[in-house]
This record gives sequence, structure tokens and C-alpha cells, in this order.
Amino acid sequence: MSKGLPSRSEDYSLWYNELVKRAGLAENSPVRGCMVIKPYGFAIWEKMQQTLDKMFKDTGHSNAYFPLFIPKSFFSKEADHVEGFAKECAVVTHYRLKNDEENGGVTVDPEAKLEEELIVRPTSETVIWDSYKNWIQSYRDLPLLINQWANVVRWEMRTRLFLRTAEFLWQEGHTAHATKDEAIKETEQMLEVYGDFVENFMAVPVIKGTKTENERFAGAVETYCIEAMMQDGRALQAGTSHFLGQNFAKAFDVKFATKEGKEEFVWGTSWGVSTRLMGALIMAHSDDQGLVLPPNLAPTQVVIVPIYKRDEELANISEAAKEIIDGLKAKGISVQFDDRDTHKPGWKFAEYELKGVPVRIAIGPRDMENGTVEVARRDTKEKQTVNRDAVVDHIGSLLDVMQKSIFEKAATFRNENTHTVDTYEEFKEILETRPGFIYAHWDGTSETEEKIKTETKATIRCIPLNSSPEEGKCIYSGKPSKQRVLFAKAY
RNA sequence: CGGGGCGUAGCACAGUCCGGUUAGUGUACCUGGUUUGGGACCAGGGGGUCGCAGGUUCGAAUCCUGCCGCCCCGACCA
Repeated sequence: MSKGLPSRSEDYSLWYNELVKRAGLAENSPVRGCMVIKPYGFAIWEKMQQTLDKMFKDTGHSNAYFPLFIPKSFFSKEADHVEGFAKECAVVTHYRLKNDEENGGVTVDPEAKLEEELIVRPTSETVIWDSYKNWIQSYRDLPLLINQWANVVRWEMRTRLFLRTAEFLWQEGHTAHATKDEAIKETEQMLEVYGDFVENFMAVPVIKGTKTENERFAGAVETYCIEAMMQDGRALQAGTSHFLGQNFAKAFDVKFATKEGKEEFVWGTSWGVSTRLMGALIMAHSDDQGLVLPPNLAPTQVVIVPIYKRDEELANISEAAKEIIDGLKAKGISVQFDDRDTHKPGWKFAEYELKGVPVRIAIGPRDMENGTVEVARRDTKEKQTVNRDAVVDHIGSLLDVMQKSIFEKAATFRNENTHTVDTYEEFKEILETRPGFIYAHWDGTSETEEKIKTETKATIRCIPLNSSPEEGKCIYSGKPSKQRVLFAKAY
């Protein structure tokens, strides 16, 4: 492990790339655009999965699994949907290889061409709605509340670890309802679940809103989203929840008999978060020393490093550590005792900082004499000496304090980098000098949105849900506007 | 697909312009010893088809031609 990470101020994206690799989260794979998620990175993803999965179950959803491959014909049934995804689909055309007589190795067997080509799912609406047609007949079958954990493929031109890869992991919820109102409530509920998760577990503050027509999910009537700010001031979409109306029900002929005996199309939703959240987690909190993980998502919350010269010193320290470990485990805190003699304490300190372990306890001969330990918190790098018999309680509350403090720091940063402007000149000046979120009036047209994007690279991240109506003039066209929208450069 | 850059040890790079001992440095790795409260030190050691294929030459990491791969900037996107 070589020393020193590139600094955020010098080169933010180099800092991100190096951090992901050096902290052991992920690396590039031999397959262009695809990543290898390494054990430590996957452990964090698993914590996210466990937490979200429980939240989905608590709101009445069940997990299921649908195929990786989607018949091409399914895909074309919903016009907007196919248009949105067509340009980035991987397609399976053959089902067999054969020995290559001329060049050696293997080659695609031209005899083994599929009659109907298969799309590698970029999302599963079509294959799932095809099943729903058979699952739903009556109002008694509704609502149908399904989630799946899966991988999907979108053939991206340019990729970055976690933020944009050709294959990524995610969850996709797909629900069907008897009424429009209920489907909208579901869409909004899942947005709330995502907001709750991202703010309270990832410690990243979010803005909730709806997407403009340009940014809407292909096939949705309305797309809700949560937007987070990274430390370079750019926005990252952390989750989306779509109200699908009856679009997919009509495309796949999913009807149900109402109580009154009438036949009606069902109303749908879909919602998802992906391994992209890993990117958000990293970019929201980490510093030039490495990762900063909020305690609620850290695979290891506490690490204990012994400092010793002689073996009997280590034995004494281990005994003291054992007590602390038992106490922490009893509180449900994950703890690791690193008594490897292959690395020096200083090396370990740097290593655990790189990996973002929230709390480090050091115990040395001096502590053994005084009945104390040294407690260091990762987020602020503060160190303090704590009596050994008080350390378990101390850490119990420290983790809570850190979780809140990491969120507060991110929230303060976001607020300081959020601007409200009334002129296009101001708008451009801010984007050039101090990037961040910008609230501005917009005339509601795609043309204006498109022009601003071309001229400044900033896009409308969302139309905020909780902002109050306010009369104003569009910063670009001068036409009347009833509400400010959120602009930013986005990942 | 356009424009730029780069392929030399696990990783990061020097050497290439101007061809010439045995291809080098840092780091990582292995062995031994001394160390251990912020990435230890000393000594010894292993590891290379210099991206691939041709060509020029007495001689190629170095010059020429072709190909492949990767990265960055654009067009496209979660």
C-alpha cells in the first residue's frame, strides 16, 4: 500500500478513483465498463441491502426473481420505454460456440442463431408485467407488491466505478394497484423510504422532487427522485420512484375485475436504487485520508489496535481488549481486534483511516498502567483518553453522535453551496465559480431546459416537492413561472 | 465514432528524442536481525515474452509499418 491519496482539491475525480481502489472497494475488470466489487466494498453494499430489504418488507413487499433475459418482442410493447433504453441494450444472438479451426480458440457457431434475440435486462418492467398479466385477475389479487434484487446491464459509453458501470447491482420494486390514487401513494411512500434510508443510514441529506419530462423514466407518467450533493458541488440522483399510470398494464394487457364486476387496467409503480449509492456514500463524506463511513453502514464499527513491545504486554492488552469486545458485542456493535504482528500500529492507524472505520481504540503499556484506552473518531480525527470501565458506554453513544454529526456536516456543506438566483448572468457566474445547487425560475418548457443544458451543462435535477409556490420569471426566457426548480451539474 | 495521451516487475514510473555491457528506480513481496504511542531500519533475495506481429540493422524497450488494449476530452446516459 503506497502512501497518500491525491487530494480532493487538486483532482476530485482522481481522488475518487484512487480511493475506491485503495480502500479495497472495487476495481476495474477485464471486461470493459464492468467492475469487480471487492469484499470490503461488497460488505458495505450488503449492509445497504439488509437495511433496505427490511424497510421493503416492513412496507408489505415480497422478494421474487425474474429472468436476466428479455425476449426482444416484449421490449417493444411500450413505445416510450423501448425508445429510452434501445441505445444501451446488450443483445444475445447465439447460444453456442464451436472450435475455431482457422484461428484456434473458440468462435460463435453461426448455426446456433437464436430465433428470437434476447435482451439482457436494462430494467425488468417488461418481463415482470408479462407475468403480472397471469397473476392478476381480480381486485382480490391487488395490490401486488414485489421487489427483486438483481443485476442489470446498460451499455454505457463512459464508465466510472460505482457511479456508472455497464453492469450494476440494484433492487427494483414493481407494484400493481387497483386505483390511481393508491399507486401514487405507493410511489410517494417508496420515495419516503429511500429518503429515510439515505439520510438516516447513509447520512446524506437529500432533496425530494419530481423529474421534468426530459429526465423522466422511459414509460413513466411521473418520476420522483431524491438528489444529493457531492463534495464537489455536483448533484447525484440517489434513488427514483416511478408512477407508471396504466402504461405497462395497457402494453401487457393487465386487467382486473372490480368489485362491481367491471374490467379495468391496473395502475403500476416501479422504484429502484443501485450500487451507485456506494458512489454517493464515498463522495459525500470521505476526506484526503480515505473513506469516512457513517456508523450505521460500516461493516466494522470499532477496531482495537494493541501497542506493545513484549509478548506478555500483548497478553495483558488482549485480556483488557477481550472485555471491551464482549461489552461492545453485547450492545450489537461490530468490533475487530487487530493483533497482527506483521504490521506496526502506525501502519494500522493509516490503514483503518483509509478504510473509514468509525472508531479506533488504541491500548498500550501506558494505558494498561492508567486503566485507560485511547479512543479516536474517524470523522473529526479527535482523540481522547477514556477510562477502560467507561469505554463501552462511551462508544455506544459516540457512534450515535458520529452518525448525526456526519449528516450535519454534509447538510451544512449542502446548504452553504445552495444558491438562489433570479438572473441568467448570476446563474452562469455561480456555475463557473462555486458550483452547487441553484434554485431558479423556469418556464416549464423542454426547449428552455435544453438550451440551458447546452450552454451551461447544468440540468434541472428536480422540481422540489416541499417548496412553496412563488411567482417569478424564467431566468432564461423571462416567461412567467410559478415555482423555483433545482438546477445543478449532475453525475 | 471524432480529438489527445499512454502501454517497461503486483502497483507507480524512468530509460525511447540521439539504437550498443547483464533493462533500472520507488513501492509491494520473501529471508534474517534490530524495532513497535502515527505508514520503522539495516542486510540479503526473488520477480520482466519492455502490449502484439512484421520490418530495418552486426545489434532494437529505443527507428519504420500494421494491429490490439487502456486512460482523458467530446457526442449518449442512472
